[in-house]
Amino acid sequence: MSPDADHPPKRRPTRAETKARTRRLLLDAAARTYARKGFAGASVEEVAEAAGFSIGAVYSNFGSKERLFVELLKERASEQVSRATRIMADAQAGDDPVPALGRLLANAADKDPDFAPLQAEFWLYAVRNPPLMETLAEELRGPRAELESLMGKALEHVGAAGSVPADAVATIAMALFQGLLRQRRIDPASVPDELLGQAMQWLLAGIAASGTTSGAPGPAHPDAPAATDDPAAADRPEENR
Amino acid sequence: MSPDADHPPKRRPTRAETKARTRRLLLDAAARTYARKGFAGASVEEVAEAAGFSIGAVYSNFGSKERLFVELLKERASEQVSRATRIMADAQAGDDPVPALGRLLANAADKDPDFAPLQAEFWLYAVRNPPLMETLAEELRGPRAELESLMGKALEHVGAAGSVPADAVATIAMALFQGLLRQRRIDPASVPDELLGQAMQWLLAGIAASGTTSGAPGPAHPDAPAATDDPAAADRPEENR
DNA sequence: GTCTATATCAAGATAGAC
DNA sequence: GTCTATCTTGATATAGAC
Repeated sequence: MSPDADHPPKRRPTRAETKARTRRLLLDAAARTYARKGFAGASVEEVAEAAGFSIGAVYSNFGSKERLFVELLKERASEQVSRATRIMADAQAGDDPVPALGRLLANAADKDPDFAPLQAEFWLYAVRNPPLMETLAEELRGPRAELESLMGKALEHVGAAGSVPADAVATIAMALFQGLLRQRRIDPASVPDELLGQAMQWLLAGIAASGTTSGAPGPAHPDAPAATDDPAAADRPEENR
Repeated sequence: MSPDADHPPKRRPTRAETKARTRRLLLDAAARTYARKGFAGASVEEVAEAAGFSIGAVYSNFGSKERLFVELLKERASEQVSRATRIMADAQAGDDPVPALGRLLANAADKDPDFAPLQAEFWLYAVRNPPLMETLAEELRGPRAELESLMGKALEHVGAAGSVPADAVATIAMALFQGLLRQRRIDPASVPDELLGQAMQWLLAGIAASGTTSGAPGPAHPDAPAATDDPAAADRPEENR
């Protein structure tokens, strides 16, 4: 609406700029606070104080406590997953993906202790509010497609492209990541850094072994659903013995 | 207090018996209510009403809201995991573990919709209360040992015993189960019933392929963890920290 | 746009009736 | 041992000052 905002932020802090800054600070504080105490367990006063503001700032920028959480979910849910996918892409690019995936797990678990609880809060909130579950699913669709194509390349790399839909491998990879992250908080010793990368290696090796029997080429299923989600992933591998 | 309670409950509802019955009803109602609305989001009045009692009954049997939740955690955390492990054992016993693991996933996801949210609540509560995290870890140690020996047998079955610690495979299996369970709630189409069983099959096949090269034993991967063929690993949980 | 003060209400917990 | 009534606190949300 106001055409004055076409200058890069240089000297004069625009009204809309300070508001955007306050908004970001509040969202960051909300992420920390909701991760630490939970959505229902944390008060908006705690969030506001964590950001260095008072209650009024929250209600000025967001309408209610729920809206604040939903805005946070929309910003963070996709951001976090895309970050994980990007690191997975780097892991794939290098010769040995194991240490890269290990760093991914270690960073998400130890360096950012609020990540996993916040993800759990998002999931619980979405489960309890069906309309927002759809929103969460949509937010995750983009990063998930990236992960899917990444897994497709990984399948090609082990010579198992087409034998198994990349969709299934992407789901497994994501489930493994989140599950190991949670388990590491309960018992860190049981989830060493390398476990995620090793599991993915074993998984891909197993797919390769199941698809092509003992190195004999010839994928029995040349159908390769590239980007569309294929619910009929019940394509069972040939018996390996 | 009264030593009259050594009779089997036949005709006279003992004072301690009715109290135990109330306790169980309250715990069941607490499980449902906390799963549906969360620990902080649900009031003790809701729990009491869901059980058919009033607030006083809760405070008579449990001291506080927190104690009620902790008692529920101690009862349910181990029960649920042991149930999953038992079904996995059945899956292992049969010729084709894929459909059995599929039923496990489908049952936990669809037939008992409160299971996954309650597990998430347990985890979040434990993460936020370090002393209870130790309790949760201890509760899970028993069922986890069973799962570990089960995975040891699975490794033997594919001829990869000793190449990889069963401990790691158990961790991966559990992470997969919980991760797929969560993902199924967000997008059911992306997690078909057979996915868990297939992932486990691929994983074991990959371990067999990586560990024993065409039947020759010996770990060939330098980045593999210390390959300890310790069959007593199931009986002996690792020392913490 | 942000803060202070406050209205309103719900929830945890307790005391005494039955 | 369980219920009813109540105390007390803390939290959401709002209204007006600066």
